[in-house]
Amino acid sequence: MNIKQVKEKGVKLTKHKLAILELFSLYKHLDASQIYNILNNQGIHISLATIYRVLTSFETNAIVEKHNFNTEQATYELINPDEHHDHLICIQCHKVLEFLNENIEQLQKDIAINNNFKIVSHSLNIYGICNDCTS
Amino acid sequence: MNIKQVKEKGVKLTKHKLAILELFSLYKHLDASQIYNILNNQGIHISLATIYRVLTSFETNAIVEKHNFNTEQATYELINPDEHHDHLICIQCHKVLEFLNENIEQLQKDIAINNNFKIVSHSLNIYGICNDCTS
DNA sequence: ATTAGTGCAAAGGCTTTGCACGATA
DNA sequence: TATCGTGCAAAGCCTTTGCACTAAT
Repeated sequence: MNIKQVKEKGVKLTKHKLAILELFSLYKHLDASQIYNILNNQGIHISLATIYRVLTSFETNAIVEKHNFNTEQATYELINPDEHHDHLICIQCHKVLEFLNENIEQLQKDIAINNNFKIVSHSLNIYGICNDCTS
Repeated sequence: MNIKQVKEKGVKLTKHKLAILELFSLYKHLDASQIYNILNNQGIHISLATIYRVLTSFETNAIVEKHNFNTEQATYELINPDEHHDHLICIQCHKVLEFLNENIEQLQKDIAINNNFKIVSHSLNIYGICNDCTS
């Protein structure tokens, strides 16, 4: 999801929205307070209220996806319309890795069919210890 | 996880803990306020504070598992040490269906190995519309 | 001028905690 | 009696919202 694609959705882009979009291209996975801290450290004055309003608007317009990893705060990430992925989350350093597995995707579709269930979305999160934290 | 198994973990069982355990065998997936409402409707006076204390203790002792489905409240379910399963969650009636797929389990292990990642736990949630809500 | 965005402070909702009371051993 | 469990109310934390002010068109 780049700026052009966002504009095509008819979403007006303020300076704050642009700044947040830019952050996502750098950091990929962010929560509201991280956005708050990074931007304010850059000298960009923005309130948490505005950040939540932007994130909610982005979520409504399918620009970002909201994740409830096993943390207190919600984590957000840019949606790439051409690609879906799932997550490996390190429970020590909270790093988030991404992976894609077509077999799993297909198996989920089979499971839904077997249960007469219409899939709207799914989330597969694997929690554990990443390579950097193993040593 | 039955009462005997809980006792073997060295967890002392009060009346309230027993009542909550019993609820889980009936309802499988419960949040704190549901437990509160059901028990108090049964004439069992219990406070939300106690419920949260019991649930936290159960979680610490691997008696229940805490799920963050895409709802505001956490959902809890009894752990069955001999069986793991994942969830189909209806976004309309909030019913929770369970499924188990060994292929997916194995694929996750492969993914973890490929990423030098040590799995501690995982959660696979499929959100959508269940059969009852389709009509 | 009209509309949309923003900050601040307050409020909301779930969850946790301090403290005093009650139950249990 | 000493310990543990409990209720109540208050506090905590993330998130949302009301309101007045500012920026943009």
